[in-house]
Amino acid sequence: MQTDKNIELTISDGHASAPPKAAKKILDVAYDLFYRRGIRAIGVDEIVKRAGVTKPSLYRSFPSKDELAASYLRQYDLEFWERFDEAVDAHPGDPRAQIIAFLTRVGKRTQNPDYRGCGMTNAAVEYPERGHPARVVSEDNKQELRRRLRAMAAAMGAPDADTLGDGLLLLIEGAYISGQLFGLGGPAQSVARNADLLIEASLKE
Amino acid sequence: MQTDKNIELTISDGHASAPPKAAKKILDVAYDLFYRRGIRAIGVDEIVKRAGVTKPSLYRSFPSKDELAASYLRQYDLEFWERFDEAVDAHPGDPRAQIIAFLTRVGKRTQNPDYRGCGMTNAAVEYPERGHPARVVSEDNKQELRRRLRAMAAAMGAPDADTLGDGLLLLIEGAYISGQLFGLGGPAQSVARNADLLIEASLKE
DNA sequence: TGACAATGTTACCGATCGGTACGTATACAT
DNA sequence: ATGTATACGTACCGATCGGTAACATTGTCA
Repeated sequence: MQTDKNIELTISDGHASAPPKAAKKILDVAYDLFYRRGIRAIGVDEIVKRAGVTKPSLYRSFPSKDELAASYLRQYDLEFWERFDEAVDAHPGDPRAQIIAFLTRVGKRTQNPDYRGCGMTNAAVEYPERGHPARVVSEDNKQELRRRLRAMAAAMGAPDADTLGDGLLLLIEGAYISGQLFGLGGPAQSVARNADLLIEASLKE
Repeated sequence: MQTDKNIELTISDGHASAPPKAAKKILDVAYDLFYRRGIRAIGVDEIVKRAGVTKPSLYRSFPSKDELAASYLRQYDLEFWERFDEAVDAHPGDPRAQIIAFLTRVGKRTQNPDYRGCGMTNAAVEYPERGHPARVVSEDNKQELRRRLRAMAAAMGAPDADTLGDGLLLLIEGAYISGQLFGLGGPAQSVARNADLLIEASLKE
């Protein structure tokens, strides 16, 4: 229920007081393990072992494993929007090009042999219980993504912008899942192409 | 590694010898719990408790929890193709109508408040390790789905049938995930509409 | 009645789960 | 130097994990 201790590492790190060094290592390791192998599959013992710290150190920085998972997803959220906005900023005023740029990069990433999809999506699958700390972060991220996609669809001038925005979201989520289900050469590599076709059809409608 | 004991319940059940009654109850309960709450989230103790049997009974019918999970998915596979072929059979010779019929039903199911997506997809997310018994069943199912979607896209006369088939797969997977991520009114309800738009654009290409 | 197969009962295994009580080391300010 | 606060380590907790050994009970068919 506390949100005090672990926010330090987002604001500190750089200037004067540099105490929470263990917390950063823990979060880094947890990020990697949670993403690659799943949250439920990883125990706190393995995290502290790989981080070179001890268990009490983890529980001094994070109130529980569930909250550590939520912190991992908050970090994921930050980096996700960095990637997203990178594509957006590359094509100012051209939402269609922004989407395609983003999806082209997603399509490429899915062809990485150890691609593991979207950490947000995976966490929501792992934790179907409503209100779970990790799921809350995931749901918020997806709500915001939906909002932005619909806004971009509207900016494209689509007659039914909400449907197009949702269609793009479906393609994106499909790419995340297919990327980790099929190996190389999976359906996810065509996500940008399919999105372009869908946009084309939706604008002409 | 064995596939002997638990296949009985697919062939027996009805005539003379009706011994493996416990196995069926166990699989039924496991099916429900695994699907609704996830495989990793459910322990064997809870399964046997809800099934009204004891742990040794479970391990007489299934060599391990992982194999029980695989059996659950094999059952899921059967029922999945029943639903799929139902939509196919409803529109003989019209692959486009078949797809739309299937996706209309998927879109409706996703609006069920306790919809939990596709058991296959969820299992693959829960078990990223290649070769895991549950994941193997899931991957086989998805490979076959991809094959059939591409074949249907070809039958529609799409110039780039593989891309359209993959695009439909992305929309389907996206619907599975979005259906459990967003509650009512989520993007998954527009999956049939978006698929229709994508087909339209792909045929005209 | 006898034999066999399926299930149930009880008790247990080692390993791991998430989490904590408590003592120790280090740094810094007075 | 000494107090004080903070970070860390050792050792441990009860609960649950997946899985099993050994034996009693049941129902069915010959």
